[in-house]
Amino acid sequence: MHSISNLDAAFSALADPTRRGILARLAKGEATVMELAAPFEMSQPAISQHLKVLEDAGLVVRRVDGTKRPRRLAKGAVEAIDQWLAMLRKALGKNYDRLDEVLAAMEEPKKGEKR
Amino acid sequence: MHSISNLDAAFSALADPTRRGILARLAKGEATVMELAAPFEMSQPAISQHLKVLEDAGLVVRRVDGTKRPRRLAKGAVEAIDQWLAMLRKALGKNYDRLDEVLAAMEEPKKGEKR
DNA sequence: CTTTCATATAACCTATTCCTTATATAATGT
DNA sequence: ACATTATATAAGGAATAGGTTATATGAAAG
Repeated sequence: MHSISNLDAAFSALADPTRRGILARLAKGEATVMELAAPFEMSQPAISQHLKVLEDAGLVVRRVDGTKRPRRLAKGAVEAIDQWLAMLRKALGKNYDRLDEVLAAMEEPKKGEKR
Repeated sequence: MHSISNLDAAFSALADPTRRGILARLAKGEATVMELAAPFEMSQPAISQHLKVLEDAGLVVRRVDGTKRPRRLAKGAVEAIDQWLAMLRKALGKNYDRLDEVLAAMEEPKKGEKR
């Protein structure tokens, strides 16, 4: 009913744990629909529908490879979300220097995954 | 793997433009329900319900002041959101670094699939 | 061509969301 | 005590979300 900004679509897409799981998988690299569906106890159409939500939100893009349609992450929507959250972060204070530490802690080296 | 956390509630709370408007107002400082309701063409109960969603998501806290219940921002949920988004941001950076490799791999003949 | 594989779309069902109006509660003012 | 102010809760309804199974599409393999 309201479609004011793509923030609606982006946040709403991220609100579902299956879709966050899909994004987490895509964070490790491109994947086909079947590959994305595998970890979930849910039908293939359900995953296709989740992917449509993620694409409409601008979080994921599609590529054509024969009969496959591999997906990968898109950055547009994440940037919009970051911008909006920056406003909240600013209001909440400067304790967000700690975010750098969080990011550093996530830097688990994956052996040969460089570049 | 991944757990169902308050991320569901937090992202879902942020998906609504009225609730983001409320948060934007609270970013400027504490406010009562009536003050928060004023900018919206919507009943007071509707705002109270939106505030409940924001509180359940841990984005907002309540204080008692006589008959008033002023709200202010809470930082817990924003931190959780930031941590999750950091994972995506990191992956996006990585994927862009590897974009040339991905593009090159697309041209390659079939050679046995991953997984 | 026919079959198979990968994915998308249709039709449908149920639960949840987001609003409404009406009413309840609780503190304050007179 | 009574009315007013500030907010919360209840009940209900239309729209949307998120799953299902069945079927359609389109490329690849036989």
